Amino acid sequence: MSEMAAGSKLRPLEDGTAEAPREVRARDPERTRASILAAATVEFSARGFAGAGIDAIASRSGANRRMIYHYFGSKRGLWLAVLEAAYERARMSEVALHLDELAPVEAMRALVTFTFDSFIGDRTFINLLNSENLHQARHLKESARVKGLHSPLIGMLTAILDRGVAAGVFRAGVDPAQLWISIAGLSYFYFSNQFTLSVILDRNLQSKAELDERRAHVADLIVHSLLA
Amino acid sequence: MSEMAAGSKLRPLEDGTAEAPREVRARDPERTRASILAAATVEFSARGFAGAGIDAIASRSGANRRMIYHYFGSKRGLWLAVLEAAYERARMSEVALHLDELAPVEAMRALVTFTFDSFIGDRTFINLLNSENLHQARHLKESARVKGLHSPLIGMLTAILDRGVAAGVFRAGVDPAQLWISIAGLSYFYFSNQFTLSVILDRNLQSKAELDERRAHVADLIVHSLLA
Amino acid sequence: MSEMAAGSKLRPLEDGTAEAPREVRARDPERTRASILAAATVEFSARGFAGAGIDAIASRSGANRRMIYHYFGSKRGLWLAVLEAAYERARMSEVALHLDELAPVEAMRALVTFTFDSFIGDRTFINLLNSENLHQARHLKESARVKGLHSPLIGMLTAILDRGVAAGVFRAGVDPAQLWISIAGLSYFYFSNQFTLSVILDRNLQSKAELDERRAHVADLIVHSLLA
Amino acid sequence: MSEMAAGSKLRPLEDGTAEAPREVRARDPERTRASILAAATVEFSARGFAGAGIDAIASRSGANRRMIYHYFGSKRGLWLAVLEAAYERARMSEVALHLDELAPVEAMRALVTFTFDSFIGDRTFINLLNSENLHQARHLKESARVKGLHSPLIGMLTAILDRGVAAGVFRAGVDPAQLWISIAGLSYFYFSNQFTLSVILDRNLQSKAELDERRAHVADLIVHSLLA
DNA sequence: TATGAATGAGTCTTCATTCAT
DNA sequence: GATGAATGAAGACTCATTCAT
Repeated sequence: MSEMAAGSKLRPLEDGTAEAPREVRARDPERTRASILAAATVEFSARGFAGAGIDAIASRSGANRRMIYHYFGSKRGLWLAVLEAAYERARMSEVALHLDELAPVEAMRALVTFTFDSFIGDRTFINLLNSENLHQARHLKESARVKGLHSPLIGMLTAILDRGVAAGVFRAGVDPAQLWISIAGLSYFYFSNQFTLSVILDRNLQSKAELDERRAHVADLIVHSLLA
Repeated sequence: MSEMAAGSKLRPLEDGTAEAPREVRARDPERTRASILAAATVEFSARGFAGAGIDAIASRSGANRRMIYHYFGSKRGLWLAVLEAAYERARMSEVALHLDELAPVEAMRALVTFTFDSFIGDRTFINLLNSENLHQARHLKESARVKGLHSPLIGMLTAILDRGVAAGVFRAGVDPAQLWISIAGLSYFYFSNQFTLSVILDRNLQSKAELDERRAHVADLIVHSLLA
Repeated sequence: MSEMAAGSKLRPLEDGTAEAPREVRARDPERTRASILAAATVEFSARGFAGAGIDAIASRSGANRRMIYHYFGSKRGLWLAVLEAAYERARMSEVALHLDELAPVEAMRALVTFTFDSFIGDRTFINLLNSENLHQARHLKESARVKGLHSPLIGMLTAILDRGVAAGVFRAGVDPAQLWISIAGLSYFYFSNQFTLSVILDRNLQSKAELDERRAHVADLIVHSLLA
Repeated sequence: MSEMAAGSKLRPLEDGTAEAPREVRARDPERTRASILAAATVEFSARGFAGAGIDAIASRSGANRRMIYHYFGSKRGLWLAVLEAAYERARMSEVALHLDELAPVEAMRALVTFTFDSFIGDRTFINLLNSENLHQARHLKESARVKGLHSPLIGMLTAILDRGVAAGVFRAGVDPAQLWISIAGLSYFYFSNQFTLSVILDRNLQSKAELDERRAHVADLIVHSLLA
């Protein structure tokens, strides 16, 4: 009730001081767009597509509600833009990974560890993906930017597997795409479902000790599963 | 988990039992409650917590909108009831699994396969869990019925691992709880994210061929990772 | 207070000013806000806070229901705005009273009479105050606009009493604030409770004759009570 | 008025006697009715007619919601019963007042003081009256029990005035009914509006000191106004 | 580019009341 | 006498979106 301010004054009534009478909020399209996108990422991630509100996004971004429609056309358009940006961030961090100089087993371990650690501390991508899958990828399907943009990790996995098989340390016949899904899933599920799992298992899966244990378990599991 | 499809039909109406003619709107609390729960399971699963509407649930269930509040108190109360029921169905199907008579490797393969297959054809549990994790298990935390109700599969895994180690076919030192998370995650992620993955990988992950390939990959991966 | 009757008519269509033809639904925030406030004053006064409905207010004002939330944030925000406006109208009519040139006794009689007459014909202020007191002034307490805004009549009373005591016609030692409460209460109770009193006493307290009798009684009572 | 103590006990669960194991809630029509009435008095007084809810009253009284309709027919019927009971309690405490043996001035002072004190500590009657007046005494008008049941204080006032005039201490020509309204109003307004007045005057009108001051002021005012 | 005003359908929830037992 | 089940209308409030400036 404290913020009631019963219409005492809605409009700030920015009383026209002499110097900058008109430019209350600078006109910077690039920045406006980016701030909306950032705010939308937070809101969509935290509340899902249906749970997030245009108003909340607008006020979080500091921009006018109408600007969202100006730049993104609709709530769904904004959602798609958020999703695409999230994919691009993820892919961008993946391509920065260099494993060529490591031996196959160490390279594999590094890749698994990198994947695991990428989920720590930020549920944004997980939440967006889960929401989009709830909607059966309806939006993503229509994205020219993302369609078929599979992870660079698959290429890396192919190389590592080849080198491992050639060196006689890895068994042959493992499909890199399946393996990628497995590596991702081993970490993804742990983080995606960490809250319900923590209740069910009566453990705090976010603690440092649990994270360390899980990371080691996942890396061990993958490596052992590949040994010749 | 697979046989969830409860409430897919509005008012079963199949009651033509001999005894009672049944008036148009029977006074049958048990049935009313169940039909609401079934309808809510469908709606919540299909649209998430925020996306599902009380009105849609009411009209799908054939019950009055007010009855939802009569029986479940609130949307959140209804959500929790749906979630608890889903857990109970899942656990119930798991305890029906008997692996004692299989050799360790076959038992492990059967358990993995069972888990994988439990997700086929029904996304209900996955969607509910993802939604609940979006809300950080806020509701589940307060459920006396589910708290600490971990999967019976963990106990089975412990037994299988022990037998395998004793028989010299499995390596020692694998934590059953971690292994359970891994087995679940290997399948869960595939199904949970199948729509976005299908777009990204440009494959139809729901096809029979893909399912067969994935099932085999997951079982192989787990078994290989455990071999001594 | 007496001229409150604002908003008794839906949409004051009297604007036939020459300049603008005025579209069907003009975009005129000032006017929209004012029409909502007027409609709310009528509804709140007639039915109390709980009894009044947002829908009724909206349709009486001719504005969209959503506009109420746009301008006033909530039902309580609207209530507070209505209350504040009522206080301001009351205070404004009081300050227009000039008693300096009258002898103490006549001035006192005029002040009492003015107070009494201010309640005739419009229960708005009484009903709002009673409702707000039912809620223990919960809203008013947080009004910066009204807090401590006591009646200008108290100042006038102080002056009249002083003059009267100096002239030897009034006894000393009468507290102006207490006296103000008394003068207000003598009239307020009569009007506030006129319906139940009319039933109990089996008289029509709204009739001209009764009003005249009461006005005289109150003025006499106050004046006699102050005589030296 | 002060000893109303309506609804002081919620749900009298004291029955744990051995004999009647089945009759969880004993069938005691008298008691059920009384507990509903008490609960309704509290709720109606605290929230007004529109603000009070049948459910809240039912659960406060410990009785079934349906019982309210059984005993009182409707919400309005219940309201009227509450109102009538309040009037009867008030009148009953008034008739207990004996002033015949006091000198006119002391008797008058006692009557005023009694009236003032009757409002301390319990707003029930005030709130009910204000609500009923908001509805223009719509219910009371149809009460055979209350119609024309004016206060016994009026008769007492007549006697005191007569004795005072005869003794030469009171002026003649004061109408007892008007005087009664004045005496009531002087106290009623102070208590009825104590919350808004406290805000406006920036004083705590409920404090002991303020009450004492007001009581004295009111008694003085009445007595002075009557002196010959 | 940017913004507040405006909207109608929608949200969850509670209302007073009646029915069947 | 007493109770839980059931109801349709209404409650306050929010939704994504478009209009006018």
